[in-house]
Amino acid sequence: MSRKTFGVNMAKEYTPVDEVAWQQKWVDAKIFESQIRSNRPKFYCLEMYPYPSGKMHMGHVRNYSIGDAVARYKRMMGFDVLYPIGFDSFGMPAENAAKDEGGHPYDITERNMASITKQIKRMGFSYDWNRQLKSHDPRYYKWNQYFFIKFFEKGLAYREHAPVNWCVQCETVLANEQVKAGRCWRCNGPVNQKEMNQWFLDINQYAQELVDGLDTIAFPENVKSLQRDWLGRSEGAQISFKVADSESVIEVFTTRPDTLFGSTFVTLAPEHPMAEELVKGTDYEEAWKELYDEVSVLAEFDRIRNMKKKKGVPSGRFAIHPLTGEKIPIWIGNFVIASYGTGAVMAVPGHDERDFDFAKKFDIPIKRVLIMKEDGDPQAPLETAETEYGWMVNSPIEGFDGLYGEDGKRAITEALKSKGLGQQTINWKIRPWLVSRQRYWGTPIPIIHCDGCGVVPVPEQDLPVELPTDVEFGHGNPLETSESFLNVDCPKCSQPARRETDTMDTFVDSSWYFMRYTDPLNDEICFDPKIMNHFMNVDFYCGGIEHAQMHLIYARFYTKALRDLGLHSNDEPFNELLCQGMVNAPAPWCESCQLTFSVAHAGSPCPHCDSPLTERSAKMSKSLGNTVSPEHMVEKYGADTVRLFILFSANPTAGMDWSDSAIASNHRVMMQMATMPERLLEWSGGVSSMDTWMLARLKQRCTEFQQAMDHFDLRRAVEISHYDFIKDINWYIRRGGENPELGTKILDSWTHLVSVSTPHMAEEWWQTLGKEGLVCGTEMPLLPSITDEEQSALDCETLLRSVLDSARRIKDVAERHLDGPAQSAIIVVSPTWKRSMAVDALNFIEQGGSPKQFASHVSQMEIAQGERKGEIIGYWGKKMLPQVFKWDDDSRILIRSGLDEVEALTQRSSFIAQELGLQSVKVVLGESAEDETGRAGGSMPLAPSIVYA
RNA sequence: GCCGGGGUUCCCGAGCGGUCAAAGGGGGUGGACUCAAGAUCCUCUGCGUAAAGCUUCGCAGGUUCGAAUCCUGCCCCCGGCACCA
Repeated sequence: MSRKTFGVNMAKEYTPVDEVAWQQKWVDAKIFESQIRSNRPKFYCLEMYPYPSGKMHMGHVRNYSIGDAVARYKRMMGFDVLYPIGFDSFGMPAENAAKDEGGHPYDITERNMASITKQIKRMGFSYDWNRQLKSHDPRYYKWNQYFFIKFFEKGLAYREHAPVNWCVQCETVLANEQVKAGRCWRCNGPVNQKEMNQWFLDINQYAQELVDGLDTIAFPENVKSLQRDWLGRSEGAQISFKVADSESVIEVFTTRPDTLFGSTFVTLAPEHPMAEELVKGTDYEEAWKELYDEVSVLAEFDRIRNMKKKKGVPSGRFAIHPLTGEKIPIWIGNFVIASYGTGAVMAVPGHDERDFDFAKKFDIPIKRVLIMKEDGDPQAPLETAETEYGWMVNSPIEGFDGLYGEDGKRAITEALKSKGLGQQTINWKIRPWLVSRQRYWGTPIPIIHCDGCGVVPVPEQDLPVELPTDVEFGHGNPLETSESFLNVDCPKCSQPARRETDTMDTFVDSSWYFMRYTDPLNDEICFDPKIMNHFMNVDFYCGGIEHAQMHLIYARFYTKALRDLGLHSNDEPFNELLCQGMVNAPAPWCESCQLTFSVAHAGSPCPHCDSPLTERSAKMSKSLGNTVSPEHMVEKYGADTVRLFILFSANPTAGMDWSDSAIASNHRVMMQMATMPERLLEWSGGVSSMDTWMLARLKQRCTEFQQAMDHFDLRRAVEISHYDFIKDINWYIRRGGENPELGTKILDSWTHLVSVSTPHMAEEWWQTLGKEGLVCGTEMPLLPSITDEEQSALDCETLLRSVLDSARRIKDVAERHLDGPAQSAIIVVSPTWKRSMAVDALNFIEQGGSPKQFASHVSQMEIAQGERKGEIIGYWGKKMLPQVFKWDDDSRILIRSGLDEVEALTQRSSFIAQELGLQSVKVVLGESAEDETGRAGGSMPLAPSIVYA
């Protein structure tokens, strides 16, 4: 009999060309347009909307392939899916292009959007394109301005003259989050400190809620950790040190009030306003000025690096210790950061490393006020700062010695509180969000500066404040060059006034776009709260880890802030976040230098050390030149193949290695898959006993698929739909199944599973099946659960396959012991006493019995009463005991079921003979009259011995 | 230094108390088919043996009848934060 498995002589090439036609049919049928239907659960699937560069890259393709599979799955399961797309279309690249090459950012952006849109559409993602939004559309940014005015009225938005981060190359200020290692996150250029009038959003008002909210949402641990770090909550005390002979008070923040008695000096940041005040006109002024000048010109990054070298100047003044009344010197030190806490610290050299270094250098007394062991010596000198929690000692005031850690902190804080010189407080690392940018291509800040009235918000009815077109791109803020924009009458007093020329950080745009998607065409209001509340929160949000702290904090903040404006009632925007892994590709790599090089070096020796280069996977990037163009891949293999490859080659969150051979092999799978409907529809056999098995398998696979998808385990889902299914069908055919009715049934369900990752091919299938409409617009009918009969069919085949497996494994070895090829085999099923021992043991242990105790049970067994006692007990301990725990649930059920292994295998013996290339296969019960092999000893329930002859 | 995430067989990666010598893929190997190549299908891919046994999931211990999986300590890698008071 010939094997009629699939894959031989493929009748049909899988052609990517048809994909575009199917995409058009989807559009015509409007099946991806979101609806709100009664009695349907909603599902909001979202990807981070892209910046419209001209080209789609693999990162986009991966991101959207993941999101699209989820959206399609949920749609197929009967959800009202909202799956929108748009463009984060404000931002500097377009403005820089305008500056460098001429043209207008608007035209450049629109052109890029058109081109990337085409490429995205070619992938066949199931977006509701009607909802497309773009940040640079006045209909959208009008609402940025609306919110800004509301925030301004509430005091959440404010203007302040403050030192800010200035990027020299981008000619604009940056938020703290946008400064990475002292450099601009976008251009990597140097960042300086500059004093300017700038707009801020007071995100700190929401800091606590932002921390607490993290416990309520399914974000990956690393993202939560990143956000907690960035928010930087730290509990401690604010303590007031009065300045001797002065009315001034220095406020310090500390997390260690328990060390207060060890404070032997106070240190101010050089920029601390009191520093100048204290030294003014004294001998110390010059030294302070020097330190100030040195420190303040440095970018924060360089400054922190220089902090290792402790520098300081005395102020010549003294502070009063709040509890002891002692006079302690006030110093000015380079290691204190003006912007953190209060910009001043109480220095405790005995129990803080920095203070210790400083005190050593300037010969300031070091006091021990904690001991690290309860019985430690309170007089022991301090060789280094002992910074751990300890027991308080040497307190000049009664009632503190002996207190440990938190108790000490509490006691000191209480004491301070009663004197009105301190209180418990929480300090945050996050600082108000600096939102103004001195650039053109962003949302104009809707503010008018009037000489008489001051800062006046643009009245609501005048919104949007649109970007003018009569601007020049050169140096500085282009908006400053538009007279028509600049000159405006004050809305309050009607006198000539001047418009604010700063625009908003583009992260403002991305902070609420997902809300706008729910009601994107509304011009009356930012979104109808009813619709918005229906679709929000986002159920599944997929994007890159690089947005873990900026976008994802700002968006959470905006959601809460807009909620408090009464615009909706959601606390958190995103229920579940998935950060997809990087797309990597091979790049030249030098093992000895540990360096990756551009593909230009492939085949050449290492430019540094001359040793030969090997290859290593590295993130696809322009600079390495190891990018792969999605466009070319789609052209060559079709969108379905690219999607299949991307989903199958790694879990969504794992890094993924691009491989030319792997995508080629996925394409082969697609070609094979393409032939499936014809092949199954060609079946012409009748009903067979294998039909029950196949049907059961179909049900099983559908269930597994759903479980995988529900956990966003897309790799596993694709594996089931595109790999495991073929194996199952091959097995069915191999076992003689060829029932056309069943073939149709399989295809009915299978097409749905296939449509999740390779939707175009699924439509081809659907058509071949002669079905109405489009599979992508059809819900998947759920199959009934597996019946007992079906379960037993599954079990018998499982037994068969496991017997075949072990028979194959042994065969070669056996034949070495025989004189030639094996002619026949005897399958020796385990004797009945083994099965009853197994059943008893399973029952015993499942009722909570310990395996050790079961041994006495074994010795009670009938078979163990005679001379075989030792053998039986030994068998239990050595063989059965470990095996009892190895059987999975299905096997346990099977063992208890009374399945007759002899019968099941006898029925299948001719198939076994055929598979093993034997003339005959006989099945006998071990230790029975038929068993002449004497080889039943090694047998186990479900694992018979096989004796070749 | 602190906070997160990791270290699995030739490679990539799943597993996270017994179904584990450990999924899946890649690579390698042998075979079927073919005039041939490609494609496809099947076998093998820790040592070992007529099924045993042994060794293996970063290292060293521990808990357990049983550990890749749980606990303790250590080493290393990645990401973030960082004289943050």
